[in-house]
Amino acid sequence: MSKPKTQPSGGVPDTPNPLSLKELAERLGLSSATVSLVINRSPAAKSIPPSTQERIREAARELNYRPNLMARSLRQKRSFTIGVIVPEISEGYAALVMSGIEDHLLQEGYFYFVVSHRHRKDLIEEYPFLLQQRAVEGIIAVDTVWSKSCLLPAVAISGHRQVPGVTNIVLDHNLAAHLALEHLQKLGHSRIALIKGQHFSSDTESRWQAVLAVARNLGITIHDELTVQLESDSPSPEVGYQVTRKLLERNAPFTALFAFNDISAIGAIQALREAGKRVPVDVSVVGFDDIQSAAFQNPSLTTVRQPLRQMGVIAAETLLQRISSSGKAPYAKEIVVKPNLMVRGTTAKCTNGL
Amino acid sequence: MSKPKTQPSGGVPDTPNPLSLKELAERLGLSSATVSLVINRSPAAKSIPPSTQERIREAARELNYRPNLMARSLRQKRSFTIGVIVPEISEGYAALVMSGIEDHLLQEGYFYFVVSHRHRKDLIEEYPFLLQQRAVEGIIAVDTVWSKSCLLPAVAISGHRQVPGVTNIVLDHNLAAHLALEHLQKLGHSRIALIKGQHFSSDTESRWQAVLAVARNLGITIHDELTVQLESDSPSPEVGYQVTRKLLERNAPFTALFAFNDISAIGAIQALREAGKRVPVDVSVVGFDDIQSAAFQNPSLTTVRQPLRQMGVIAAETLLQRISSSGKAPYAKEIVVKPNLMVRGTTAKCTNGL
DNA sequence: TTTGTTGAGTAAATCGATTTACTTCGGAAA
DNA sequence: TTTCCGAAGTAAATCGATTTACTCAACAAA
Repeated sequence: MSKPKTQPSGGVPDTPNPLSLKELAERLGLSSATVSLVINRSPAAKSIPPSTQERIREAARELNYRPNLMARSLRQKRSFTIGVIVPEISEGYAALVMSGIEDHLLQEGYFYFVVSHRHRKDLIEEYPFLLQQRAVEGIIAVDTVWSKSCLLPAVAISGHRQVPGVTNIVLDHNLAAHLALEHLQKLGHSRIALIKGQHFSSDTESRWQAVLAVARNLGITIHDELTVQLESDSPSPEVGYQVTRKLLERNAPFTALFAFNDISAIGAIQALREAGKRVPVDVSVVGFDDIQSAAFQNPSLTTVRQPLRQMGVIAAETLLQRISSSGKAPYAKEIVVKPNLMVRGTTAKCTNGL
Repeated sequence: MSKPKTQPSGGVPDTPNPLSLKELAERLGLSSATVSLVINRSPAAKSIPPSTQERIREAARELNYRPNLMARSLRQKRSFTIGVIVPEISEGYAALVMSGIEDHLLQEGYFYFVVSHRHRKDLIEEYPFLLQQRAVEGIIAVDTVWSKSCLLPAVAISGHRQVPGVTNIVLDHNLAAHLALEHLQKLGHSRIALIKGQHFSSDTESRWQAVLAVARNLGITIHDELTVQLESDSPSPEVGYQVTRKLLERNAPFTALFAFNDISAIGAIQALREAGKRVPVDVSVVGFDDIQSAAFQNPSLTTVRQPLRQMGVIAAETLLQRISSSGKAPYAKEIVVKPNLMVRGTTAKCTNGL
């Protein structure tokens, strides 16, 4: 990139006066204790007459008094901050969840730190500690395989291990698999290829088990030679593209493909096309997640929708509840959310019956 | 969604011992002052013999001592935290920038708060204050029109106003416009439709001016009837879809379209297709940004690439430099970054010469 | 008159680390 | 024998708010 264009002298205007409680109290001719009690509407302020209370509030407004949150946190041992751990920020899944988390947290006066581990084991281990050191009051882990139990209240989105202290928010994978496979079956597909998730994704195993169970139920045969697994940890469709090419090389016929997520479905479609297969005429494709761009693919992507934003909101709600009950109340170990099938343009009737 | 599945009693295991400096010092039979000096490798610790120093460090490791960062921050008036303001946490623009920001900040031991304002004026005003109250040491604003100068060092990505105290990181819009328009011109296009950005986007005005200037230079005529402007603040391609339909209704012929961003380009392509126009055979489309899904559209999207991740990194670097010089050193008012043209599948030779 | 009670507030401890200005001791220089 | 210096540390103030346990006066009840 290019160099700075201008370099005028001088820095930022000096901050004037972060007015302290003590100074405010002095201006008022009162003790800081009194002022603190009134400003915080503490029950102990009941003996302060309304006139004085109003005088204090008026002055605080007037002089634009803002309590120093570090001092307050130090004393109260509350930070009103939580930590969010995601694999990757720049990806549809995490972004949607985070926007739900943010919505609820900020409403409640909480802020949050975000850290992304990009699937590095050491970071997954380390970040909860760093966050704890930063005095967060709780942690939300998104799509992160996480085994250590930590001392703070925690919520895992798509966590599947049972870890003490962690509330899992999970999709009903049986329903998800049922929606997708039944949809394909009704369209006449029977040779269905499958893209499994990466081993590091926390949904991979339970989704796979659900697919196997549902397929059995519906009388669909899962063929090994029609199954591939994502491997690279890149967040791009490239990964789905690669495994689909591998799949095509096997020369085993299939008329439908159920991908682990939308990103890989998008890559898969590209690979199918390059191999001369039209979507959905020759091959129907079902994605998973319903990230924002799914509806705007061409053709638009049929996919199993996870209510990602809502899962974020639920995670934040649950965590704040657990924080305010300060670990004394019992808490839910698992909250199940339901998927929807979004039927769009990448699935169609099976024409070349196999 | 459904209710909690299980509700076993009991909360989180109690935290054992957030060991304080004082306790550590007592165990060692030393004063907390000594321990603090040694642990922080303060120059004042030079008179403490190496043997004692090692003893202290050993004990700290052993007992897993972690300084309370609130206490430290309170005393030192440093939080090692910065605030990031974005319009929206979505895949696309902000997410890419954030991943660059995060990369650099965490390397340097900083954490960050994210807030998104969804273009609400009141939030844009309020958040810098809230962040300041949270003791952030600096602010990065992404694609946010921001006029108030704030007391902290600040960096604006795609900020265009000259605000005291703010370093602007901006794209070379003239080059960007040149890359796109020249590319289309060389392909033989002369009737080029344009989608302007929303009025609230900080890039809109300077990009538009650049487009006008470059068009004049290249001898391309900008037709009013071929120009539309995005309006809704939704982050979905829907917005581009809508304005493109409006554009088509005017019945003014065009063979190319240059969109304000990839998201709107994707929506535009959908609208074009519905109107029976093939991309790129009948209409060439150029997007802007090169978000992750651009390369995986069908056909893949030709677009002007902003180095978004890198802009995030630069923003973080610049901000940390400014923080460590504590506003005394002069600072860059503007840093210009260069776009690239990613030629992909949505542009082609103009066939029906107009 | 003594004892309570309430109203209106305040002093001081506390949260946990940082940091400046000492102290104390042993040995060397004068 | 002073005097001075450096080594090895320490006491105490400080950051800014919160919170508990008072104080002090005025008035009421007994």
